[in-house]
Amino acid sequence: MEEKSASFGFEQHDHNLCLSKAIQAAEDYCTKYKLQFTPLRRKVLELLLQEHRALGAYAILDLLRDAGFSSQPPVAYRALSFLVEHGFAHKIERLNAFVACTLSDTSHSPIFMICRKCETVVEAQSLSSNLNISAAAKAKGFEVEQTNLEAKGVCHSCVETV
Amino acid sequence: MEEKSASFGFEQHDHNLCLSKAIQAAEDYCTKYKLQFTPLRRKVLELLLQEHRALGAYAILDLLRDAGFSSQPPVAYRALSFLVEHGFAHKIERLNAFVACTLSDTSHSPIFMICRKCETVVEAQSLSSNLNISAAAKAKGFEVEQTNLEAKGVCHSCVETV
DNA sequence: AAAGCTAATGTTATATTATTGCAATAGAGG
DNA sequence: CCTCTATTGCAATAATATAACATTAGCTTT
Repeated sequence: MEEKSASFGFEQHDHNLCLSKAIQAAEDYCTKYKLQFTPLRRKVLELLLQEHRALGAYAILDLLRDAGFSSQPPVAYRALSFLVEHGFAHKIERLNAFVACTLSDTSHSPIFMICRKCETVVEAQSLSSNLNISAAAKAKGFEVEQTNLEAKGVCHSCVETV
Repeated sequence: MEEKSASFGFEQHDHNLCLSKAIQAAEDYCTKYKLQFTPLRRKVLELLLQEHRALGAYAILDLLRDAGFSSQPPVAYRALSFLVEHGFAHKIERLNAFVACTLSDTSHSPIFMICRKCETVVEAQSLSSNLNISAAAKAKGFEVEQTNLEAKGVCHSCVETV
């Protein structure tokens, strides 16, 4: 049952466990806030959790078809927008694609590290950086509501393989 | 000739001057590095400079048509990619749109503040934030090559108008 | 100037990403 | 069980972006 092969956070981890925990957390959150964690929404989140890469809406659509769901674009986009809205997933703007959220606490300002070789996306919590941003913004009278930092680069594994 | 009405950096400024300076700087840069600052490329940069908002490729295309250029998508995309590649403009990923660069030094890691009401985009230089990011990334073995921070919020003027 | 080269632009077609509007259905709450 | 609302299914289309190839403009070499 145990499987410690997948790379995450550029480190080894038990991916099955990470998936089931995330699903459980989403389920609990939805119960608490009376949101409908429908089969479709669950399935889309599972698909995202199976990867630590960003999946495009149409890639998800293909996987949904295989799973017996309708494969019209709005099906994927609606599920994704639910997941993003409630913090279970994020959109990676520069890839026009989506990743499951890997940090439990909501309302964070994530940093995404996107490997341009293997397309792995790792999410990190922003540190003091946001304070600087807010300060710089405040100086110009701008009220920051949400920030999104996408860093392109090369991950651990891909650096080695040149 | 002088006109100090437009808002920039959420402050008043002489927009004509800011436009002509930026064009001159681009011209100088292209001369220096033997790049062709063609009429089309100049026109697209001018169009971007006339706004402090992000313009989509198809909006630019419409304006190009008015100016007598071809209005097929590749025309705009190619000019834009030239401008982005050489640091004269940036792509705002969350808007799928483009803004003229307003900071003279190249190879910076920009922060964009995007007003969700008036769609004004203001560019700021990143402060120490990037250092934090690089540190966090390094800890995970990730080599950051490029970062892009887009902050959504409400600008000075729009805060007042509720 | 002619021939040959390279970079830029023009043109056609098409790929990719995303939304609108409306019909059918399932789930929550009385 | 019935009603109401949220969700899903479906068809059409909008918006964003690129590929492939032809043409033109500007240089370079002869």
